[in-house]
Amino acid sequence: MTTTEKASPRDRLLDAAGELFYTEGVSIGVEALCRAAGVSKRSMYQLFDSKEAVLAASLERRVPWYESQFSLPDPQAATPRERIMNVFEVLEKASVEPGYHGCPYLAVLVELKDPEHPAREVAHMVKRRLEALFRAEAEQGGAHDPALLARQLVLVFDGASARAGSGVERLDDGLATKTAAALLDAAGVG
Amino acid sequence: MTTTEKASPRDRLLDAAGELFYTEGVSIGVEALCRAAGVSKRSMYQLFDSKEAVLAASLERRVPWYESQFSLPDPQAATPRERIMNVFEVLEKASVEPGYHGCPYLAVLVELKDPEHPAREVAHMVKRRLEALFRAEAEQGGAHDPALLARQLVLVFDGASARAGSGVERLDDGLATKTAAALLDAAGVG
DNA sequence: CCGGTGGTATACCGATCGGTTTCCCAATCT
DNA sequence: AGATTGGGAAACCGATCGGTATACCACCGG
Repeated sequence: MTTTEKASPRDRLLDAAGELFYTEGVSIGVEALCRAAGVSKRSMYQLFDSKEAVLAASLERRVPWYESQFSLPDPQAATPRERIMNVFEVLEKASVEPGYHGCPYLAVLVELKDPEHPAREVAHMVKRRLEALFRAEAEQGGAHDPALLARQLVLVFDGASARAGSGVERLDDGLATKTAAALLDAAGVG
Repeated sequence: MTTTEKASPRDRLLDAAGELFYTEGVSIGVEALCRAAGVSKRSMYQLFDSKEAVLAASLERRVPWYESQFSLPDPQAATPRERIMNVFEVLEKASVEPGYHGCPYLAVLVELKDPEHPAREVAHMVKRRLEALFRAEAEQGGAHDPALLARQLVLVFDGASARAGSGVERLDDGLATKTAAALLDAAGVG
């Protein structure tokens, strides 16, 4: 039974929220959100406390998929450097796809000025985890200063995603990978 | 006479717009904007066509100051590398000041999804000019690939400003300058 | 003294904001 | 069959959105 079942109101809501917040920005209204999800406002407000909570939940639900994007099919068969470079290769590939508007977690951090917004916490966590991933690989790769290298790589990642997402830069000539490679070289990661 | 005169409605409007859009985001209302500026809505709408135009004009007016920030007191006395590094040193110093929320031009590019928004054009131009500045110095400094180096430096600049501005990263240990220096080294700029 | 002119204040417009509430239908359980 | 429940449709709340229009005031050159 459960296999053929239609998506639950909760799932439809989170799907629509993920898409609308990403393409239209965080100022999308509750009315439009519910209309797109095919869910009544009544149902939305008994599933979530507020519009903020919907945004936070929609960001959180996509975290596993977002992070799985960056891992190689067979991580064991690759070097730390290759695993790091893969992140930037994936970013460059994603950035040229139609409808790409940059990393949604960075966008939320920039758009939401309110430091108490629950969605900020989710976005912040995703960024901390990406840095941790870089740091672990940097250590394993023998970087001179793994913590510094990790922060540098996130800098490049976010800069590339913000600029490509807002349409002022193109990554399809390998800008991000070349920059990451230069930093890996400088840090002594072979 | 003109020295002691009170600021014109236009200037008060642009000042308030610059501050409010920066601290509260682009979704600040016309009502609040006019209240902060001490200007009636009527005056605003006969000085500007729309709220969009006010935002664009306020961004545009700050361009000369914004760019002058990055130039050394005596540019002649410095090398191309020093002039480039100075940009990142200024960024790092600005980023630790209270009320810093990142580069306003990058924030506008991220927040405004509408590609037709007049403020986007202003922000885009500022970014193009920063890249051009980097490229000119890169050429003069003998970089192997000046155009590539310039794009890499803007990547780092925007990544640093976005992350520092949203409070997830601190630049006060020289993260941005160290990253820029590594890219300059790799490009052969002495 | 009088006619502009540039400005503020304010009411108003229809639409939308986030959020609550009421009503009612259809599926489900016993 | 009858009772319970989930959820959609829609009215409603006060507030605010971007934008317009009316009314009044203070200064200006004649």
